[in-house]
Amino acid sequence: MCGRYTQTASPENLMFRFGLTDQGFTVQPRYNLAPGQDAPTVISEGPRVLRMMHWGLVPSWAKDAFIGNRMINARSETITEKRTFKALLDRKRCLVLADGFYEWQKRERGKLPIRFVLKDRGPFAFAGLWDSWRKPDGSELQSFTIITTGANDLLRPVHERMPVILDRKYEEEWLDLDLTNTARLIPLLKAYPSRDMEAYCVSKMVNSPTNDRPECIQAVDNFSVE
DNA sequence: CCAGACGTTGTT
DNA sequence: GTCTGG
DNA sequence: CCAGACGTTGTT
DNA sequence: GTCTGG
Repeated sequence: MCGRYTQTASPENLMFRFGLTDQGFTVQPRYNLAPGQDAPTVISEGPRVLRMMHWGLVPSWAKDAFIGNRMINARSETITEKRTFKALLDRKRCLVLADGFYEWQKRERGKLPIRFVLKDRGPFAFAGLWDSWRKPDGSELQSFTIITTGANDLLRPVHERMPVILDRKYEEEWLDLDLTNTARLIPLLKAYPSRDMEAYCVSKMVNSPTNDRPECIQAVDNFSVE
């Protein structure tokens, strides 16, 4: 699954990497991004635009926002069967911008946090779905969920599931609202290849979501990831 | 037809 | 144990 | 995901 | 809103 991640790339870097056309947005580097917080996403409105959205999907029909606590992920295997997600697959797809994510491995001594990144250390996009919910005060809450799949070889010793990182060449297709045959999108939701990823142990400082500092992504000496 | 759910993960 | 908040 | 709270009444 | 269960 995916319950914590990082997005440390600069706005300039993100504009270049994701072909954004909007100017002047601000994105703070995030070393410990947790559910319930606002995070940068990209959607297509013809041109691609950056949108800050709330992590934890609150569907349009929700009576209150609490459901978002339990909707931080969506299983790719059942995404066309589950009411809530199926409805969003047509026109509510987004890229969730990131450059790493954390998983906790259970050891005898407790849980050990591990950061996963691409070997090139560059930004990437999780496959996401989003929706808009009307708050009691009339304003709109835009929120998203991150799609998950079975773990690849690198993840498997740590955790059975992992977030879907879109192959770069499929990002355009994922955002394309003119694409009407959404069945074509399902094959894109695969585990990213292990050979293009790396993992390293980090400090337990990352356990608390209140710690959002560069030290969170520093490698620590520990037993090797196995 | 209406009522009620709508989700994931991990753990038991 | 379970839920909320971050 | 993890951390931290989880409750009422009455009084100050 | 949309689907499932009764």
